Amino acid sequence: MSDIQKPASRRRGRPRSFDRDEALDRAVLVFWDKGYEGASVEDLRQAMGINPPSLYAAFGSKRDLFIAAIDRYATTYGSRPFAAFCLEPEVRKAVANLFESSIRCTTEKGKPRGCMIANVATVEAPRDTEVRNKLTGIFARTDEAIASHIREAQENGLAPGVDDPKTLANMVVSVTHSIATRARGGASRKELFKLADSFIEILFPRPA
Amino acid sequence: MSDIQKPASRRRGRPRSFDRDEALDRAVLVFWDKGYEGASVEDLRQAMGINPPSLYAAFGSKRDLFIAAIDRYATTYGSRPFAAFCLEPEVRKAVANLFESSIRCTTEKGKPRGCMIANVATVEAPRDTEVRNKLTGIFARTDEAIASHIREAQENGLAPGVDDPKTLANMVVSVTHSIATRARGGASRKELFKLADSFIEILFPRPA
DNA sequence: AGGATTATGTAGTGAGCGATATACAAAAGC
DNA sequence: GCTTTTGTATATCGCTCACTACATAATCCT
Repeated sequence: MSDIQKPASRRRGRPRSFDRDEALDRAVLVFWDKGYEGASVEDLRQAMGINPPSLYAAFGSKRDLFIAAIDRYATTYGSRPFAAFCLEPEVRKAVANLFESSIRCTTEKGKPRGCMIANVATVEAPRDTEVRNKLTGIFARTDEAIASHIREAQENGLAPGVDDPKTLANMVVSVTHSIATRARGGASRKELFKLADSFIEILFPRPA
Repeated sequence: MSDIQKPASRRRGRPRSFDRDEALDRAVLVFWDKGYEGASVEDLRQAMGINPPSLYAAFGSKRDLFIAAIDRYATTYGSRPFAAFCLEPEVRKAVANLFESSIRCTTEKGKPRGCMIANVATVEAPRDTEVRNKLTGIFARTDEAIASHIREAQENGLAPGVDDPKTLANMVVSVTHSIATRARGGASRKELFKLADSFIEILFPRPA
């Protein structure tokens, strides 16, 4: 129930004056910056450039808008690091790309720091079943996507000491959680790259 | 300005009817559970068992109370994993203890899930300089404490060939960030132990 | 004892919250 | 052109927010 929309065909009546996804993108930035409770409907409405009735007609409620924003974030900003990962066939390079993209995404100038999912949505998870289920799903899917890509590339060399792609994927995703946490806390890109490099070296040691 | 207190000597006037640290402990649980913005002063005062004027006289404001709660959490729940770490001289076992304690602390029954610092305070960091500075300090001190313990152990020959203690400490703390994030998101203890074990094996491979 | 000082409980304060009622505007169907 | 349908704008709604004024109670100091 995160959207209120008519069937595919042309609707009668006055057409909507704003683009739904564009407004949602603005809402993402507000939630990402201020958190769920910290973002007021007035903040959201102003950023989205619409009035309360339009907001409620299009998204239902503040909470429903938040749920929609989580999905939107997942398919935009959140998917970037995993795209960077999947484009590179060699595992070590792919993971390096994933970390680099994570660092850039969580410390981008003009954008809120950290990750809207790992930092913001996670705080609300214990008190909202739908948020929690959404997070579980997102985490599981990214874990699985990474694991399967690793599985494909296995002949290129797995991490030594790691026999199971799923296990390696879990560790890789874990590093991104720390990147998000540290970035939100104020860590510099330099610190984060150093951390990421350390993990790369541990997970995929260069043949000495 | 996180406390409003008289000098050490006995104070005049009507004595306080509640224990400050005890009330602070109750406030910690509320912030930990609901987040900063999600916790109302009404929630807090009810959990603390006092009335608003007493709360404001003792802690100044909701924000000041939150700052005090961060410190309180750091010296109570937050210090447990690092105590477990420092009590064990052998590095691999010490890190295993740290992870285990982290997992227990972030998934304890009857307590909020996750870590009040890594999950909750971190969300507020970008918008509150004092919170951010406090986090930076806490992260730096725990990193350093772990690094120095590793350094000690290295001299006693209790650590395998790890290059730089500071780097290793950073990675170890990073794993706890992911534990907190996943715990808050709903991960089970079993999943978390599996993750922790994977990292132990990678960071301290058993002599094959 | 009596004044000074500090804490407490009652009962609020204005401001802002999330959400809506209502009236008007703009499109489609007939 | 008229009706129907839907979106927008204004002006709120009742409620909760963080916070406090005030009178009373309990202690210290002289």
